[in-house]
Amino acid sequence: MPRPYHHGSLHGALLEAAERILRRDGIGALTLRSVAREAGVSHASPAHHFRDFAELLSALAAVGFTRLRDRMAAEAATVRRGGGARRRGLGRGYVAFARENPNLFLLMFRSDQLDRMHAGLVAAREAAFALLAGENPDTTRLLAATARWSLVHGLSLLAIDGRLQSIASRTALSDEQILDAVLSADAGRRPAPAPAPTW
Amino acid sequence: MPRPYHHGSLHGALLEAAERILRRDGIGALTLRSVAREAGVSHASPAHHFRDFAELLSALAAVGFTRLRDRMAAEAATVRRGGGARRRGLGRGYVAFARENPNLFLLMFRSDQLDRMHAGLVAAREAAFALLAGENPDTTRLLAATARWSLVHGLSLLAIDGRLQSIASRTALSDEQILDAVLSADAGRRPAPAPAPTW
DNA sequence: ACTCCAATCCAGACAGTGTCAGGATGCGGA
DNA sequence: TCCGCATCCTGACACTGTCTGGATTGGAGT
Repeated sequence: MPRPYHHGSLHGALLEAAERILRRDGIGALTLRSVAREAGVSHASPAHHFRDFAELLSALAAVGFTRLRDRMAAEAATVRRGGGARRRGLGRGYVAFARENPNLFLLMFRSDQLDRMHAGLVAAREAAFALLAGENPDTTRLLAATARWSLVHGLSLLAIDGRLQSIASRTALSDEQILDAVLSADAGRRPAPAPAPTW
Repeated sequence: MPRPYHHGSLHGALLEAAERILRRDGIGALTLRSVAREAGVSHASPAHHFRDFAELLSALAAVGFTRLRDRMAAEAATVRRGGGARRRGLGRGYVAFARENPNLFLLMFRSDQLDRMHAGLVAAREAAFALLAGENPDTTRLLAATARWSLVHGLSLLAIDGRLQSIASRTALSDEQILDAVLSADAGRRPAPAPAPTW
């Protein structure tokens, strides 16, 4: 029984195919035509569901950000006490997501090829950031969340590139221990007091 | 007077041409053929100086890392007192380099398309990192340097993507003030004590 | 129930990419 | 002087993303 001429839900199928390729063959193999092949349609069909290849990638990145948010929330939910422990859990979830989905993570932050104005992408990214900053954050909270995001993001990149392990090999610690040490040091400190406006 | 058949020093000329394109037209315009055109040679000539296009990009990234190191050193040299002020200077230099050379900075950290085993690249990168970690760093110093690198790297990405400004727009601070606040908070704190090995 | 129309999908073509093969050129050592 | 070989060029190949034009079909309106 052959596949019907009209796929029915090609939009989602293309995203799933793209993620499958990303996970199986890496970023280098992720092309518009390979996605179409993986989904079993002609190479021009995606144009009816995504204006650009950049739009397809941006939609995939948006999926990644919602998953990142979920992963952080799940990890934070494992701790009972709030405050520093919860923040450390969020950070651990961030890095865990990056290590579990390295290719997707890299795709999410590759500035070129992505449409940075893509509506779903910016929404999903802000939602993820909001998890670190809390609701209606004031300046101090926003600063602290920014520093935390920067820290875990940089750590994730180091971990993905294997540079964390190369650092660990020079010490008596495993990369996991380094992660915990850095995250604990960050979660335990107080954010910097906001400088007074200059006007 | 036409250009002689043999260029003489095409290796360096290609790197300069690539950086010119990167600065003028962005990462999307940086292709092997465009570099060859910019240098005024045929599209197959670069193959005699760079095995791959990835090798050319890696060599360019290596140049970027030495410049990054120089930029950090220059900024740190402007402060008289050592310790926290110097570390803050290094971080400021890091972010400054990223903002002054956004495309080159993004190229340096684009994991795909780059040959991560490229000898010159890893050497230049480690040299830059060594500036943050100091000479013969012990575990504690290495951890602190890792955290610092992560922080300033994440901050640089936020700054380049304009997300730092979008955060600043929600506060009463300029992005410069946010940068200084985060960097000061980081430079002032003590690194986490290294956990004891588990064996 | 019938008709159409618009959404969906396909086949083909186009310029541009990185890489490889084969021939031209000329510099430097013998 | 002469000749090897690094350097450079032209041409080709299999890809890529995007565009055009035609085939198919589900579903809304009559």
